[in-house]
Amino acid sequence: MAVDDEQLDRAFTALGDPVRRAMIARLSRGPATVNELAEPFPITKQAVSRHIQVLEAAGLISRTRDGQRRPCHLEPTVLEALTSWIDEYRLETERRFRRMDELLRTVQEQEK
Amino acid sequence: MAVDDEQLDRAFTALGDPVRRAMIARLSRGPATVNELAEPFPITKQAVSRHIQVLEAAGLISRTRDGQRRPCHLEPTVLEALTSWIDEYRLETERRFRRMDELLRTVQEQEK
DNA sequence: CCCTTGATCAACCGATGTGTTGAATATAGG
DNA sequence: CCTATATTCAACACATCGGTTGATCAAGGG
Repeated sequence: MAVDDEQLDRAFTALGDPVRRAMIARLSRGPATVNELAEPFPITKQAVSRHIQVLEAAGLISRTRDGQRRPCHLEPTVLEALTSWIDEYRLETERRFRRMDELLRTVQEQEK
Repeated sequence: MAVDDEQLDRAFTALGDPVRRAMIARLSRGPATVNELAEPFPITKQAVSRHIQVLEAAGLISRTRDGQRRPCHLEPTVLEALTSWIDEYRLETERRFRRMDELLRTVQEQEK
């Protein structure tokens, strides 16, 4: 579960592309081959193949073998690491906002 | 709260850089100016200024004015949209995994 | 054993990203 | 008013990204 800084780099940038995000969405419903993943997009299979390599290098998907096919499987672990990273700072910020509100209300109380 | 596809592009790629992630971490503890944000990094203020512009364009931070300073504030809204996006597909995948386990166990049961 | 299919590799191209330096702008403050 | 400080703009260099085409590799099926 140890996701280092470079892993976060790769995972976040991997998700910063609409084609790759659509692939993630597709794979959440089940495994798919390169050809299946390529179908919705007006780009070459080679380009799709490289998007897949990016997702794999980011640890977001894994691949198995089925004859001449190489099905892709979504790996939820790194996705969870991303939400953990985000939530740490989002929640800290929201806590800070609440403390500010609290303080503001206290000051207003004393001004009366 | 409507975060479109291009907004997701900008936000995810913005987080795909270690400098910008460190800035987010810093800003979760409170507002900071360009100079304060630049301090930990061995790069020029101009480079920092542009990282900040990237974060702002992604909707991850906002900026106010305090004299000649332009303090940055972390905006949790888009962060939350990112976790929502991720969790949708992560949870779907985990549900699917559980159904698979269930099915596998049923088959094994019948083989006895 | 060929030939088709699935997938990848290699080389190339244009666009974008990230850094630099140097100049410019704006506000603070004596 | 003049100068220092905070920030940004402009132009440039270099690397990476995302796409292409053409060749190659690997597995299956007649």
